[in-house]
Amino acid sequence: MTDRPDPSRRIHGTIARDLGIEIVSGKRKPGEVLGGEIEASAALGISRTAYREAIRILGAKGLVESRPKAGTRVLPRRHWNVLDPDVLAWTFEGEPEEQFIRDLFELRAVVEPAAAAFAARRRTDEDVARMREALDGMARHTLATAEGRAADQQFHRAILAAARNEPLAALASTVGAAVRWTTKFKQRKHELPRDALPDHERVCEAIAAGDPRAAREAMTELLRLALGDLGLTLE
Amino acid sequence: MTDRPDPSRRIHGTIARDLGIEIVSGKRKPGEVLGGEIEASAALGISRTAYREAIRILGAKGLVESRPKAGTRVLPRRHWNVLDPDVLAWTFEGEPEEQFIRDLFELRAVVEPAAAAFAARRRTDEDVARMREALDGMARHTLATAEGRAADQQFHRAILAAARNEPLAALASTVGAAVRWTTKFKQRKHELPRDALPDHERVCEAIAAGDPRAAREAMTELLRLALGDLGLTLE
DNA sequence: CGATCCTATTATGTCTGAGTTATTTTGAAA
DNA sequence: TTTCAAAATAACTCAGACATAATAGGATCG
Repeated sequence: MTDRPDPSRRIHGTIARDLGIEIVSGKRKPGEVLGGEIEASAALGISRTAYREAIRILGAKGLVESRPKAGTRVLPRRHWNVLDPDVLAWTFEGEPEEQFIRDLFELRAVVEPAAAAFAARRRTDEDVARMREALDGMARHTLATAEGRAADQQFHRAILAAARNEPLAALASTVGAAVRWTTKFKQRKHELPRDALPDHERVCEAIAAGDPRAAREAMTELLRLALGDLGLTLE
Repeated sequence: MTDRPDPSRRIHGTIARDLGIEIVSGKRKPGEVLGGEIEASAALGISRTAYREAIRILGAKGLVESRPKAGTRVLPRRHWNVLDPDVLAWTFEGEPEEQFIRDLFELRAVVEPAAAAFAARRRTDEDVARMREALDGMARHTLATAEGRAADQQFHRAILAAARNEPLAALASTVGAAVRWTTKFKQRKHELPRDALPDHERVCEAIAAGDPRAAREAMTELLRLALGDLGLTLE
């Protein structure tokens, strides 16, 4: 088991994360200036070098902009790369706006069914085999166990791979991660979890059968039911 | 007219852009090491500081990863934020893979009709007014003129605003920009441009009427026709 | 002979302090 | 009041040193 050391553990990475969280959480509002490098770095007890590199990271994600004399300002939300994996993760470190979470679920409901439809057109036998393998894993364990949820993710990844669309897969993967972070805390523990396997099997069979329309609808229904398990609904 | 000075004109920004283009264009392949900071910065005739900040920017976009002793490596495509506006722009600085362009058009065909459907549910009178204003602009000038194309963009922006979904709008806006970059070079100049206004009006009316299904279908058709004008088709 | 641990190596990481450059602001002139 | 030039200021760049961490190599032990 190779433990992968996260390079973001360096000083510049941690500062970028801290400041990023302060920005996306609204603690530092758009237009606000992040006091000069010398003061800010001194206040954090770090060097200007490390502080500047942190600012570069935030700038690369559209959160801030620096210019001589004017200073470093938080940019308006319109410029933020809200779908950047880090920005999304930082957003969920705090308490995201209810509206934002709904937006993400909605986006997921747009993207994943489309991916399922593409997968139905392009899947190979290996794709279907991988999907069935994941379904086996979900059947052996359940969504109540970590292994079962891992199998669920594997199922979705297999679909995205079969869709043969890199940007679409990247997007769906990022949005999926964000959605999982929210659901992790909102699970209804008092109710016994509904058996999600039949929904997944319908998606799998539609893709295996090469029926895009059925795959799209089955995935839409799967997401709707999963959302219902959380006591939520769209519209 | 305030000319907005682009902060990316600093050294770290230009180096990040140059290296970024080399990476996304395939000139520097995943796994490859970007020679040590001292040599690399010396070769570029800049300081280590500026070079390191460029690397931080690339790292924030998932293109590279640095670790002590191991050096800075180009990450596999799977880690790239391909939908990051800068990464996308850098991709189109070179000659993007045909497949990648098709993927983007496909993604657009997924996202924009969905946005139109949401807009049909949520539009206010002001939203509709803005859309009609944009259509007027398209009618006065045509898509052959810069003003006409600006009006076209305004129309799409109005729809995204009416959809009331920030991440969806950000995504569609980014993808739309990328799609425009490609079409800018592929215009069929020898043929007289088809009048795109009726397609747009159908979308506008469906949204104004609050008919999500019709709005989705009208937008799908609009994109299909626009694609046809380029001599392209999906599937 | 193989596995484990230690050590030397090396590239990134961090720090300091100086000087440069680009904006903004100020104020003077028209 | 407008225009333009100069001063002020913050980010930007540079140079050189030291710290840290991951890797590679070798020594030790089973």
